Amino acid sequence: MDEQPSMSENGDMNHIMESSEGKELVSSEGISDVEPYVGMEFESEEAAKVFYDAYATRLGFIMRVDAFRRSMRDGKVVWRRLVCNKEGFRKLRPRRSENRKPRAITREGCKAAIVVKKEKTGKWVVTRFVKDHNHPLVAVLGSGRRTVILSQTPDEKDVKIRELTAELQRERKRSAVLQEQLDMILRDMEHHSNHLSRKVEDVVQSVREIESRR
DNA sequence: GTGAGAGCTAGTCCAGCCAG
DNA sequence: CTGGCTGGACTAGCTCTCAC
Repeated sequence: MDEQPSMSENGDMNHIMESSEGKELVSSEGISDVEPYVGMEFESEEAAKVFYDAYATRLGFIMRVDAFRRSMRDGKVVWRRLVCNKEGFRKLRPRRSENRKPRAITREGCKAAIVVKKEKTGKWVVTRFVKDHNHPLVAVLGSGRRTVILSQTPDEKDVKIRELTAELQRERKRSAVLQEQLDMILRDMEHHSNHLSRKVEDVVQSVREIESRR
């Protein structure tokens, strides 16, 4: 908990900016390669949500927006807790109908969460980060509350994982072929560009010769 | 001492799921 | 398609801590 990631290790500093105080400031764009840490700054509450959501997706859990707190002065949100969807335990509620199937239990008492608060400067700063989950992390498919994985048996999960792995390999091959074609096009363009340059130079040279003869 | 924020929790509301 | 049901989002109240 509270450990600071080594930014140079993951090599992705593209989305980390310098704030006015010289601290790292995270934009709302793709920053999923960075791990949160206490003191991390965001442009907005939304940026923090986007960041943690991307981080959650990358690690294989689902983000749930938990409690928030408003300022007593202006009523604006100044504090927000973002948690793992398995955070805590579901509160017991009386079942209103016996012939309805209860929904899948999602809460497992996980502690993973991030707490961000709005500073006087207007920046949102991480004040608490609980990294550890008490459950295995799995790749999340789809979006929103329901996932494909949650409703599947272990066998179905294996089949799905194999299918997705095969699809990933197919897409990688396709990507490699497209990359090769793109490289060829770029080489052709460069070749053509050089050819045009030579032609232009020839024309210029010819014009100069004609002018010098006059 | 007082005001404001942090942290936790119980209660309420509402969007969306799903059985009929 | 509809209405009941549910999980998640949100609100509010409480205690504790800390700065002024």
